[in-house]
Amino acid sequence: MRKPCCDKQDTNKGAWSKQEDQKLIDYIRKHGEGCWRTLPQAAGLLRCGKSCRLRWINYLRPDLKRGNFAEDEEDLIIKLHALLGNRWSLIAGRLPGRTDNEVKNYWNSHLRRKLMNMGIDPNNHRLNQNLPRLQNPQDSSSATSSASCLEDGPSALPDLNLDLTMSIPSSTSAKISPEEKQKITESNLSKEPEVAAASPTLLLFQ
DNA sequence: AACTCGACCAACCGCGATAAT
DNA sequence: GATTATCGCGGTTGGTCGAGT
Repeated sequence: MRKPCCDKQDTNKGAWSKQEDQKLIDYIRKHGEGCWRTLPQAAGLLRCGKSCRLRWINYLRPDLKRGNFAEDEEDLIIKLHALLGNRWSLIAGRLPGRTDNEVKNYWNSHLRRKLMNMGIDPNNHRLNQNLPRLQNPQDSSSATSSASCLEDGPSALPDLNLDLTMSIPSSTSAKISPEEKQKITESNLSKEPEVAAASPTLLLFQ
């Protein structure tokens, strides 16, 4: 059986103190990231490695962009979620200075609701027939046809020109298999303008 | 002023993937 | 090839805070 990642009885849990943060920052500045298993002891922290890694990645990293999401960031998250689903690390990898946790939280607290208010099912990005549509009330035909726009799988998605193959997220982001990479590449290559025009979220946020 | 409720977000947990042995 | 150790991801939880009553 897998051993626990750390000896739980000897580790702190919960919110990080300023001193703990400083210790972690100092240690990583000196020695760099990595080897999270041994880091806590080496840095003099009573935390498990996992906790240190999370704290650094989600909060302490100097390149993090804190604060509200810009409108273009929102749009990008929605588009990427339509393409990738809940692959938060991949999505975050396309948003400089944002973490997967931050993107995930923002999606769950803001964007899901926003889509639902627009009558779009946030799970599959299809127009929800039961909800009122707030967008393009005069264009009922595109709304109807859009309900099936994702049924053909990723290859039916419009060309988002997101260049996902050129910049696979860095060490802090998700791993992506060659098959997935291929899939994404194919979806970028398949140019289906008429299908693209029928995609609810992708249409609304163009 | 006290209470309730919902939103937000940091942190934890479980597990799959991968590397090392 | 099997086993073990570690990393990293995604789902979930729990604490805090502000608005409403």
